[in-house]
Amino acid sequence: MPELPEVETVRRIMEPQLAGRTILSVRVCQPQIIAHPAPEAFERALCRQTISDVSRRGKFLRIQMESGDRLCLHLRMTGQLLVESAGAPIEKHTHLIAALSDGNELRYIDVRRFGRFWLFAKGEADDRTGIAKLGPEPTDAALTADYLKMRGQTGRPVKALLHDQTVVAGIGNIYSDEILFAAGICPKTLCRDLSDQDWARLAAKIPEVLLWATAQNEISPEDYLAGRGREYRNTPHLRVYGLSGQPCAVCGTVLQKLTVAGRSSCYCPNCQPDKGR
DNA sequence: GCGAATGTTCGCTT
DNA sequence: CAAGCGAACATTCG
Repeated sequence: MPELPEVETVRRIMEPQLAGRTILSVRVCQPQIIAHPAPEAFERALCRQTISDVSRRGKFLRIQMESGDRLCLHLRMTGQLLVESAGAPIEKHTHLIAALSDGNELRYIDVRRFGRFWLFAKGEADDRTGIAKLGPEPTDAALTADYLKMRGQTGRPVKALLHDQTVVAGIGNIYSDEILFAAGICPKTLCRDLSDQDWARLAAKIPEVLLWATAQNEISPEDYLAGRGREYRNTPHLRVYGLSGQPCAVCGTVLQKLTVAGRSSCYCPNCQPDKGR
């Protein structure tokens, strides 16, 4: 369930439950989720490692080891991370189990198996996750109107620009619709048709919408576990995503659905007029 | 049974 | 060569 706000929520839940713990053993039940190194080497290398902290970059999570090794993962569409008692029943689609020194287990569950794990040894260059190619974080001062305008010098729709992880890290299909609604820009508008004012609103709304969503998604470790690391996205605060056919919360116009850059989009034709020709 | 679902990558075309 | 589009990945749900 993961765009930046959701991945950040997972990070906040995981960090205090993982930091300081030592990994006793690792069992990979579904080899295809391990992208690097080979699953057997991956299992072996993680054993007896102590976790120092958990960080996020874009939609990636990074679990840093005291040794200098680092575990990177991406939840893709349906990945879920849970820490629970070693005795808890093992859910269907559990693909990785790591036993921790405090008696709990870190478990990875992923119905569609799109998620991936990478383990890098201390000093090993990461040229395979894509983290190195990520654009600035939405809250980074480098994310200015001028920067966005410069990256928008191609013929693509503005929604595709927001989806490009090398332009800005962490935005997906839900929050691109939400950001465009907040900025009053139709998703299919081509970048070349945006005014300087449009770029300025976009640059302002990107951090605003994502920070607000992250705050809305705040959840206790107990509720996170009760929702199986799945039902924590606070959907009632969404204003357009998944709401086509419903009235716009601002003006009452019926929200429309369309396909942009191969993804479904929802927008308000009145609040987000199409400026293209 | 069909279509769509929060993401990314690959291959083909323009 | 760069950009962009559709398909593919695998499963569930409405």
